[in-house]
Amino acid sequence: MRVTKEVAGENRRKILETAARLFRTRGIDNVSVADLMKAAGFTHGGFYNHFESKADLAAETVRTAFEQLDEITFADAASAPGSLPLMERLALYLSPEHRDDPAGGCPTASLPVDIGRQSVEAQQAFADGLERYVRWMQSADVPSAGTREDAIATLAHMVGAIILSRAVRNGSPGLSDEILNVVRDDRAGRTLSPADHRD
Amino acid sequence: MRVTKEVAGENRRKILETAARLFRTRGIDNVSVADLMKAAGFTHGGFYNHFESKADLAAETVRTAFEQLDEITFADAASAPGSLPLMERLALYLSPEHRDDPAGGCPTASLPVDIGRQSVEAQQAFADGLERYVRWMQSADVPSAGTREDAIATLAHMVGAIILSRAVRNGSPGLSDEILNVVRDDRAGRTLSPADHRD
DNA sequence: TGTACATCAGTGAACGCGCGTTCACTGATGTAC
DNA sequence: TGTACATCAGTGAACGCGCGTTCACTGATGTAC
Repeated sequence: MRVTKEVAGENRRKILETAARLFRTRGIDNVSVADLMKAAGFTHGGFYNHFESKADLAAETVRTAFEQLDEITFADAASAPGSLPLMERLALYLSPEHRDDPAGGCPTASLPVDIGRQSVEAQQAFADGLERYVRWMQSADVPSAGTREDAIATLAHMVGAIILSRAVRNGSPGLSDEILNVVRDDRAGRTLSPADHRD
Repeated sequence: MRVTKEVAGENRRKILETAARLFRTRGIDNVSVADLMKAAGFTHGGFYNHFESKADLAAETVRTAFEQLDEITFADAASAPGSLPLMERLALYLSPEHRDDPAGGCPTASLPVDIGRQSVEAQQAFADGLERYVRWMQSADVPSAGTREDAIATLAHMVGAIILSRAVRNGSPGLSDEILNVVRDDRAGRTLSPADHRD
């Protein structure tokens, strides 16, 4: 049964947002088209009315995941720039809550390994999202905007910590927590005294 | 045709080492049993003479990958402790060569995301390997052994940098190189003045 | 505004394919005498 | 040491299954008059 253009657009959006969540949790290759469509509330056949292929979906989903990041994470800073000090952002990013909720968390930490096995288009979408994230981190640094180098170093540190803490969460819960705590403290000390490393 | 026990053992080892390389490059779920056995020089049916299942293989392969790390990376330090200063190890780890050779590189950087989707056994093997790696890094720090905190923070930083630089290698080669260089300099500055972050 | 028809989002069965795994078979190895 | 037989590593065809994708179909929507 045909559906209004407006509803069709909403459905497409719903598929993308569902994919963004499922892909971050289970990995792109471990979510089938049928899984995805069922989770979004449809039957699998209709998928190809919205997307050319699963590879095409993957590229669009990367964009969607970074847009959600814009809305969620960046919104605060946009409405009240600099309102969230680096220390607090570090604590939020490197929290057990973020570690245990990849579906709602940072795509930079959940998609990077999968993305290398996807199309060049998807890889470029990821690179674009990462570049935007770096620029946002740089401008959001308080009290004044930090350097691009600090932003990149901080992001790599947070991503490494989250990925490792997720990897050992079941195998060694203590080490998992330890990684988060150690990196939070290390990074906070590092970034609050940025002049020190130009010896 | 039956084969001597010795040869059978060598063949099993060959399968594991081939798996360790392929899994790091293409991901565990993207290497089929048939792929693996062909790459190791056998037909696929014989796989089950050596392993109970692919999941069983995955757990053993994680151990093998960390053993290879022992032999390759740790060997230098074992024969001549402290011979490789942190700065040089950072430069090696965060080099384009390491980024472009996951098959021969650090399993900590290539397997963590995959491992979360494997059996608890595989996850524990990964956690064990990571813990051993942390201890080795701590003891290998020059001039004197560093703290456990520094070892964990440094490892998370290196892993995050390699993973992100691999993820954007095709999408944005410049950013890929930039990440490696920035983190190398940031970490070198950070770890060479460890007293600074206890404000 | 009302009617007739084309469009197309969504449905669900079906496709070919590659996956992990099983199995009957082969023949050299290992073992009992 | 030599012979007879059981063992089992390796082979390759076959299995059931889930995957991405296709397709005929439905019926409400969009459009032409």
